[in-house]
Parts: sequence; structure tokens; C-alpha cells
Amino acid sequence: MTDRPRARISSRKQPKQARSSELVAAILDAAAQVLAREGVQRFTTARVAERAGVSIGSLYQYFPNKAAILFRLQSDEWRQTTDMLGGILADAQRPPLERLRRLVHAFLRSECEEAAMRVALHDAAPLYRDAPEAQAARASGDRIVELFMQEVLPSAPQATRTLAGDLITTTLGTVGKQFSESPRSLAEIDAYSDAMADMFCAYLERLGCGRGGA
Amino acid sequence: MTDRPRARISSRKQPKQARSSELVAAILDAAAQVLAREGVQRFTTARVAERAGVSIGSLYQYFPNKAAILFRLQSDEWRQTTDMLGGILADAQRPPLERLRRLVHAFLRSECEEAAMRVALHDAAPLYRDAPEAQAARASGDRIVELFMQEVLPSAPQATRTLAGDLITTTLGTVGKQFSESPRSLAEIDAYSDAMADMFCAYLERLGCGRGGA
DNA sequence: GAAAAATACGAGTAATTCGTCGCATCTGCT
DNA sequence: AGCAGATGCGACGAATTACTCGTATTTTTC
Repeated sequence: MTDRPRARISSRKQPKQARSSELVAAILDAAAQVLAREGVQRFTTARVAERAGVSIGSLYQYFPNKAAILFRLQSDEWRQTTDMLGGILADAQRPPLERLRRLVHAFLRSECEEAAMRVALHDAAPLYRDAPEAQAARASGDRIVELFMQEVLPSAPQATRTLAGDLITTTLGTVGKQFSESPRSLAEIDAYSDAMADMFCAYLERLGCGRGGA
Repeated sequence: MTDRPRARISSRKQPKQARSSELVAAILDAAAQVLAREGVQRFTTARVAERAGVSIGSLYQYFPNKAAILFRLQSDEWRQTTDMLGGILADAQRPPLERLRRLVHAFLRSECEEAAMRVALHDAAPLYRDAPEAQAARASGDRIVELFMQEVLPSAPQATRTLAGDLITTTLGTVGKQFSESPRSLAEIDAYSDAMADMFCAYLERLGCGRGGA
């Protein structure tokens, strides 16, 4: 824990012409493919460049190093996921616990899509985990959850709410990751989602002591 | 997902004299240290051998490759953990849900010990995850849980029980792993354990429909 | 259309890695 | 003591890796 390779992750150069934007897109696309098909161990800049039909030199004009490519993929995933989850939780029409159940279903479904890439991306975490950008990205999701928890547990003490929110978020994320490592049928996904939602709801209703929603 | 490096993990040679047993022990000890201090990226056979005060050639006489060392460390961890958890769950004196709560506490505490090594070991999973030995090891833990679930949810249908057991096991494992990635105080560990146990108990009691233990 | 800027190229470098193999040393046994 | 097998050694080969840099090509600007 002394001397992990410090990752510079900030971008190297912004594409200004159309062709370079396409090049960056091609690289990201190829990176996702290489990651899914070959795994982290064989994820190399040379392979990504080759699959993208781009020279290795061009790749390094827009990404300062290998970790930056991986982080960019992960970052795009995170943004996409938080947007989706934020949308579901904000739907004021439905009772809170039903929103939570929908969220669990949506999350597990999305985790199981492109599972190979996501698993490999997770395997690559040690390459970018320590980067400050990564920690900042995580924080934004937490705020959404905090608001939801205030709605569903208005009378609980702050500490309890934060702890419960953290537990649910962590469970959803880590269990979802683990779940998606094996190939799953739609029926399995729904069954597991319902079980997880049941668990969350039972927990929250007990914490709320009879003042539950659904 | 086509062509991951196939890991031969079976042992190369059994130590027959005392000195070679000590050598193997020294290697495993050094491996744990290197893993904890340097992380997976810098976990190399040469570094392990050097730290163990042993030549690289000797190392390769007892371990067929790098993955075998990591797998051996992981394997020892698993055995130790399953033994502990099995002991707690088998304690017929206490009501089932109290045993579960104790189990959660014990598991989180043990995860937080040697956290650095465990995190790095987890990062190394892609190196041995596909090995058949690893999958066999996982199965043994599941049986213990299955028995416990029969005790706490005797009237629930088999499918429900299995699903709930799987969910709880997975949650405990993955959330515990994530939780232990940050340094934690004893108070934090206890608070988080209680929250997790609360969640499990609320879930199981709801499933059991009023026939809970604690 | 020419100068300037942006983009693309890919051979080459330096470093690191795993794992082998031939030889030296040690241990137990008669 | 003396031998055979077990153990220990570490320089070395072969492969892979991330990343740079000088040059060629394309696009934009005037």
C-alpha cells in the first residue's frame, strides 16, 4: 500500500476536427470490444489501436495512458447508470418503495447487458481506482440516494438514514456486479431483483416502524 | 471471453523434508506481504522470492506458476472463513437469527483484518477465477448456508429458500469486501454489521411470515 | 494555392515479466 | 564415509508491455 502506480488520467488533447472525434469514438468502441472479448490481462494499447484501425501513436494523442481509456469507459458507464437511476427515483407519481423496486430491476437488467465488458472493467479497477476523478464520480450518486432516503425515512435520525442508504447502495452495486458475472436469463434477473427489492423494502419498512409506503 | 489464460493450479511437487516445508511457508508468508504492500500490479514471482529469502528457482519447484501462489492464499482464506462461519451457524444453543447476527459481525471483523492483502487478493481474481478448483471451493460454503436456511425458513418453498440464501451469502461477501476496502474503526464495523444484520433479519422474518426466532 | 496548424503514423526503445535449465549443495541412509 | 535423491540456486531466454518521437499526411486559414 506504499507505492501504487499513480495514474494520470486527465485528457491529453481535445479533438478539434471531425476526423479526430471519430478517431476517439473508434478507440473507445474498440476498447470496449477488446475488454469484453479478451479480458483485462490482454487489454493492451496496441490491441485497442489495431482493432480501432488506428495507429498506436494516434491513440496516445488523445489518451495519456492505458488507464485513461479504461477510466473513460467506466466513467461513461457511471454517468449512464446514475442518469437512469436518478430518473426512476425522481418519479413522484409512484410510492417510494415501488420506485425502489423498479430501480433494482432496472439496475440488474442494465448490469447484465454487456456483462463481459463490465466484469472486465471491474477487474481493471486497480488501474484507476486511486485516481481522484474516480472518487469524485462516486460521490455524485450518493446525493441522489440521500434525497430518496429523506423521503422514505423522514423521521429516522440522520445517522441511521445515511447508514441505511449506504448499505442499500453498496448492496445493489456489489451484488449486482457479482450477479452479472454469470450469464442470466430474463426470468432469473426478475426473480433476483424481486428478492433484493423484498429485502430492501422489509428493511426500510422496519426502520420506518409502520410508516412504510407501498 | 474467448481465450483467457488457462491457469494450471495443481501443485508441482510435495515437500518431503523439513526445510522445503519451511520454504513453502516462507513463500506464502512473503506472498501475503508483497500482495498487501505492493498490490497485484507489482506482485511478481521475483519479488515474492526475494522477500522470502529464497531463489526464484526454488519457488517454481513448489508452485507451477504465479496464479498458483495467489490461489493458494485465497484458498487458505476461504477455508479459514468457512470454518469460522460454520462454527457460528452450528451453535444450536442460540436462536437462528441471533446466530446470523453474530455471523455478520464475525465476518465483517475478519474481512477488515489484513484488509490490504484481501483487497489485493480480490483484485487478483481474474488470474485464477476460471480455475475449476476455485469453483469447487465456493460450493462447499453453500451447503452450510442451505442447512441454516432450512432451519430458519422450514415452511418456505425450496426455491424461495435457495434464492434467499444465495442473496444473503452474496450480500455478505460482496458488501463485506467493499466495506473493508476503506480502513474502518471498530465502532464503524459494529454499526455496519448491525445494519446488515437488521436487513437480513427483517427480510427473513417477512419471508417466514411471523414465525421468526429472535 | 501556399503557409500553418492539426492530425495520423508506426518503427523503435527501455523496461518488465514469467518461467526454464543446468549445476551446486544438502540430507538421510547404509 | 559415501552415495543417491532431494533441494536450492540464479543467470538467462523469450515474450510482452507501455509509451515516445521524428516524419508524413490531411485540413484549415488567409
